[in-house]
Amino acid sequence: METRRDRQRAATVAEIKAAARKLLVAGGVSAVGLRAVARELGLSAPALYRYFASHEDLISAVVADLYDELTAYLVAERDTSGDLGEQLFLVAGGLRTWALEHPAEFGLLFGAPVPNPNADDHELTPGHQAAMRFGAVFKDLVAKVYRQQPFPSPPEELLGAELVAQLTQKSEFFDGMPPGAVYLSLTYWTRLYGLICMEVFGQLHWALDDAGAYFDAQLREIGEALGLDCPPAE
Amino acid sequence: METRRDRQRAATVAEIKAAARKLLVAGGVSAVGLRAVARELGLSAPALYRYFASHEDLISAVVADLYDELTAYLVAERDTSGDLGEQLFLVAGGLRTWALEHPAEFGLLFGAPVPNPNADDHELTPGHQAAMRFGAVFKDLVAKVYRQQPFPSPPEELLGAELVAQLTQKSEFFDGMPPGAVYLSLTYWTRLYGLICMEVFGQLHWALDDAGAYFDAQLREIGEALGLDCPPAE
DNA sequence: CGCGATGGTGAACACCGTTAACTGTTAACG
DNA sequence: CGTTAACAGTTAACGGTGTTCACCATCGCG
Repeated sequence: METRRDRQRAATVAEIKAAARKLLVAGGVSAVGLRAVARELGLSAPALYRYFASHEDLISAVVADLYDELTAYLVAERDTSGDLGEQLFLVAGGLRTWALEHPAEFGLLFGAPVPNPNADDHELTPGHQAAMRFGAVFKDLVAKVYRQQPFPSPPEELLGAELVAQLTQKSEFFDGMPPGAVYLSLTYWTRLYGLICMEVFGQLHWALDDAGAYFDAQLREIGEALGLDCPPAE
Repeated sequence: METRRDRQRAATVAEIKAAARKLLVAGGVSAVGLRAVARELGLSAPALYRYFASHEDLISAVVADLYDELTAYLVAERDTSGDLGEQLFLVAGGLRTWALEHPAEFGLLFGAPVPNPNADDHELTPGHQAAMRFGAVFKDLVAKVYRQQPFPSPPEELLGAELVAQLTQKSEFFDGMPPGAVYLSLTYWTRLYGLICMEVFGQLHWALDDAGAYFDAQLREIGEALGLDCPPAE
């Protein structure tokens, strides 16, 4: 049952995360300190330990929240259109827009993660779960687009036997897509990620003043590879 | 002239940077603390201020060193072959190899850089200069490949008028390449960056166990877009 | 009513980057 | 050769961090 204290507690947790996010957008990741958050809502630093086990847990919680918020934004953006092909472009553009409007948050979500090479440490933190829900938006959409109109299979000699083996192994995870389609789906996500990271992390300023047009061209290229007929520029 | 003190000083600087890097590979970026570095070579923390103006300056110095080391490695790898097309693959594969062998260093160089939107703040820190020298390896090689055998121009309607305008503006910076070729050069670099970042930052583990085959396939695809005849897989 | 869980506090620990004042050593110059 | 100033290093200290501990108030339930 939900006692009154539970509601009060949930409200305080929300306040804490809101303050943390405010500090995040104001001064970047390094500005989200335990004491700073506590100061923001007139509390002492140790008080926060009643709500979060550690500083890392707090950040992990806001990471999860950010993933969910981003996911909701992308879903809303996607449902702007009913055409699945257009939805693929809407989601991609939506991710870029969100990243550019929230660079600090994007850096927190997709920047260099902890240098811990604990590969076998399958941390099921709320952040990871939220990241999975986020990724599912792309995966499901790509799968639906494929079902409606299968992608043109890339030539067999491009992928190679080993890659095909790996892709077929992951086939069931991708709604039973054939390896070529899985490859194209991965290409879509990889190129999208690289483009947005480069732009929001400022590693493209030396080459382009406004990466928007470049982004659109790349997106058209990717859509073409997926067999979508995308409208020409302008 | 080079006095004895200058040599001693240079040696100490090298020791400091070596210790910093040791800590970097051992415990990631956050482990490179001023006090930790000092402790590593039996010094007091304030002593380091005789050699570096601040903690940030120290890190910037090792960043510059890392860029130069990476550049030297790539140049050596590139000169393995005399064929320019092969060199493009060698440099790409070399960057991936270096990133996988030195993930902490790679994260320091290419992880989320400062969220400072100071576009007009052309900081000419040693790190930026070294980054330019690094980028020049790719730029020069791509330009040489283009001179030997021009890239197949992408269709005009793919790029769009605005992007073409932007690319022609940056044409002289790219050895006078036409906008289509500049676009393909950027595509080469963007996709390469995205691929390596995703793999080394562990954002590809959910989809692929060993991203090597996928990387090779992507590289062949890029090379094909550049008009190179690349050998099929296996 | 009473009692225990809950939420909050201040003090303290160990670490961090940085500065200031101080002390030897060492090179350069009259 | 002796003086002097720059250099390299120290300790002490300031403000900052995440975290733990002992303690206290308050609120809700049996």
